Amino acid sequence: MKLSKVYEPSQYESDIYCMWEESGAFIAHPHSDKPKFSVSMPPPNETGTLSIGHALFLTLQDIMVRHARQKGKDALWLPGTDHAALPVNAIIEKQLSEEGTDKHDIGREEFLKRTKKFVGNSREVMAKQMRAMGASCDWSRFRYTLDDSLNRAVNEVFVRMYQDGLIYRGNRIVNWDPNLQTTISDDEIVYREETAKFYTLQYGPFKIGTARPETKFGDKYVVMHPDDKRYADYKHGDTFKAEWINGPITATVVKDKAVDPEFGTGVMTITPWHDHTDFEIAERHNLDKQQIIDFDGKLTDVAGEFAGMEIVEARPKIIEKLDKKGLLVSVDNDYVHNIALNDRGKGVIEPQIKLQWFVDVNKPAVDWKGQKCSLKEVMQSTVREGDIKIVPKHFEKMYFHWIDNLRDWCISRQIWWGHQIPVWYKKHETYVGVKPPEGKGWKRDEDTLDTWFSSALWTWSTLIDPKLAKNDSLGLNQLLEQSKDFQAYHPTTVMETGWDIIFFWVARMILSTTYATGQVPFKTVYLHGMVRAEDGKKMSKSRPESIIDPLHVIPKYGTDALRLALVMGVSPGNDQNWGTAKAETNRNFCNKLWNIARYIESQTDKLQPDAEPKPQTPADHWVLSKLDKAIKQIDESIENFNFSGAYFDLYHLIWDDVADWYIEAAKHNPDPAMLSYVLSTMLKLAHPFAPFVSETIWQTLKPDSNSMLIGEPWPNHVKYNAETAVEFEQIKSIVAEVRQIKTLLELKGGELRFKESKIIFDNAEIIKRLSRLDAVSSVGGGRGLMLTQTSEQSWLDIDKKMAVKLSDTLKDREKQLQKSINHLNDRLGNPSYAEKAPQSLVDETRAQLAKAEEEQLKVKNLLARL
RNA sequence: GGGUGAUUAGCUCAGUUGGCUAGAGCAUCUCGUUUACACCGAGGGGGUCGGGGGUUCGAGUCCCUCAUCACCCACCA
Repeated sequence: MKLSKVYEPSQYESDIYCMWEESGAFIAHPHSDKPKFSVSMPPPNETGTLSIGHALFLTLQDIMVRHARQKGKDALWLPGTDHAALPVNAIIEKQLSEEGTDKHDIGREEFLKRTKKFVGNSREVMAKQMRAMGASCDWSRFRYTLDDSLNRAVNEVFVRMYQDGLIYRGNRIVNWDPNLQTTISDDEIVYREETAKFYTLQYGPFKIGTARPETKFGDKYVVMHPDDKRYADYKHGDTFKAEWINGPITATVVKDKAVDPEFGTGVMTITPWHDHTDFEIAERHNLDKQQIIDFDGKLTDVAGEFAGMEIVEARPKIIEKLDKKGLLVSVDNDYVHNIALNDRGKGVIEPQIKLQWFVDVNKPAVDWKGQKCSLKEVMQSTVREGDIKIVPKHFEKMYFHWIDNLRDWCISRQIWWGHQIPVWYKKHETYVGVKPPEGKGWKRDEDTLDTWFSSALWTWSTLIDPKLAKNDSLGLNQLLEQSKDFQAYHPTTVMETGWDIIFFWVARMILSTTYATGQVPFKTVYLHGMVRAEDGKKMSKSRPESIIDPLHVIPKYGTDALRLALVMGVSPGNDQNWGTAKAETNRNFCNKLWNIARYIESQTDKLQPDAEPKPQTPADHWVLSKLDKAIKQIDESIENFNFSGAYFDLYHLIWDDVADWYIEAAKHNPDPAMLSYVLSTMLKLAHPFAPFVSETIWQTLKPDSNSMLIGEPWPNHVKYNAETAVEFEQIKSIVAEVRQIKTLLELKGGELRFKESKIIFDNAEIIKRLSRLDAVSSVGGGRGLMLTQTSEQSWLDIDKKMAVKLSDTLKDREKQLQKSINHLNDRLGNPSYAEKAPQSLVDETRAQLAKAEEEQLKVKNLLARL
């Protein structure tokens, strides 16, 4: 097969992927004695299609996994998807409402059926997209967060936590979304700044401020800071009568430090049912709590004549009434405050008191390294003690800060899509178990668990053998002990994910996994940044043009170009902007590699990757030295998660060293064996980054019919003669200087003369070719323009008249050299430099000085003769 | 209010424990269609590394401080 002139990715990509997949190259082998390398793919939500952000994580993980395989490891990359309870639920409910019905009409069973159909479609699309990205994950181990075996794990953990007293049910204030009719966790809240009216109301002898008069009906406590001198006359527990919205009330004075004396009048009334801070104050002082707003967002009977009204409708009317009663003191129209919204669906959050399930993060009930710790303490310990490394490191601070402020985790959700809570009730009895209780009359808890409760188990629940999970006689520990994948691949090697879900997911995996398995979920967390639109702004659905769909990029530029663009110039944790210019650059790079292969194909029709290279010329030794260095550097960079650094080295190795120098030099007298070696090494190095083009080339030139690049080992170090390699550096600098002079003088052809130079003599043809000279010839004595940047004696045959044109350039060069010489002299003249700097550096500086002085002398002589 | 990150060429960004005259890609200018590649080659221009201090023989890199931008956390009635 012949390589076509231009690389057209779409012609090859899907065939190549099929070939890999069918060959079993992606499949992990827990029984093999190779060292293990395992990565759990963060399961994308089954809500539609993959974004460019998914393309980024697929690329980075694929690079690590392919590299690990090449390094002789048994690599498991376990793919999967997430049921994404809240977003999916929201989508289905929206569909239902568009059809003029709702979930209660159709019932739980029908609702779940419908949902399953939706996510099923979505899963197929997403798996196709992952394949299109070249993701070399083990499809035979594909998992879904609602799989039976994962459900088993969820129930086991819930039950055990309940038995350990880590899970409890209680009336607590929760974030209630009246739109979606469910609670959400603190982390799912987003805030939006809004300008609203701020009312000051007369409340007995006090003036109180509020932006929410509709919550004030039941207010019968007035709170102030205990040290506030303005209110020293009022004692904690004092009562007074006051006229209020719906008639006279009796109010009680409460002193609490939660009140900020600087804000407003320093006095406030509280609504414990609908505010976190007020709830805490009420708990501290054992105060009454009363519901003012119901779960649909309407006012309750407490509101009297306003009962049943929506908040927006009631607010102005309440103010009107207060005003008539003379209780409205003032209105500030420019009050700026934040309102809480549900991140999913953007419904306004109304805090409510509800009976919910919580995970206690402070109770010391976890055995960790021989001590009883709280979940919080274990989470802190794993990172502090280095059991888990976070890359980049600065996210550790964010992580610790989050844990410090962590409250008990509300895990129950009032939606139907998800893992139903394994709790049953009968009158006053409660049963908690993996299996339903015996006997009649039990009713299961209607709620489901927070999606993150099941995602938190992902690194290991996916490794439980699904067959074993069906066996109810086994406990969780036995399931783990007998699951071969768990034994082989847990803890996983790396968790690669976005920093935006460090709290949602990463922290919770650490929490649940340490508790349930006694192991950390992963040894290293690598956090990548977000892919943003070209203008640096977030891609968002409100600006559809800002969203980049990987499936639109791939046909135009190729998957490899997309992958390389996502890796190029990106550092851990930093966001990147997506621009098509990057895709173009990297498409060109793929084409470069392709064309190198085309040239080499013209010299040899088969690669011999295992043949020891036999370098002859300085160019051979030099290119081997470059390859050797690149093998080491790229390897190290990938292992240190420096993906852009690895690609930088690869890019310049292939484009600069091999294409621009080695191949051009080799054309003089091509050595098929050397070219074959150089190409196969480059393909191996390129493979993790650009798997498709590298494999396509390999398949064309492969040594035998079964060979696949994906199964080739990472290249070994190569032997070369360093001194011979350096000779080529001399050749390069001669060529560079000749090219420079020729361009400046607009010279065509020309002759280079040399005296007593073995290097030039041996490589005359190469120098002639690369510098596009007419001749390179040996002479007895110098004539023409002397080259200054090489120690070889050589002259470009130019008459004096032409050389004069160079005088300005030479003068500049002379000045530059003088500056450099002064600089180096200063440095060496400083006694503490010689004393304190390492010897090798001092030697290097001396050598530089000598070189600069030699060149300066030559330049001066030249100038003198012009 | 608390915290983190960023600030390097016209643009987008690398720069690993401090150590050659600070780099890349794109853009720009000059020349060039020589059979691997115009998705190309050769050469050039362009930066007092956000400002100011400090530590050091030596600072883009470490410390302090200020400024601007981005983000995270908390959230005040």
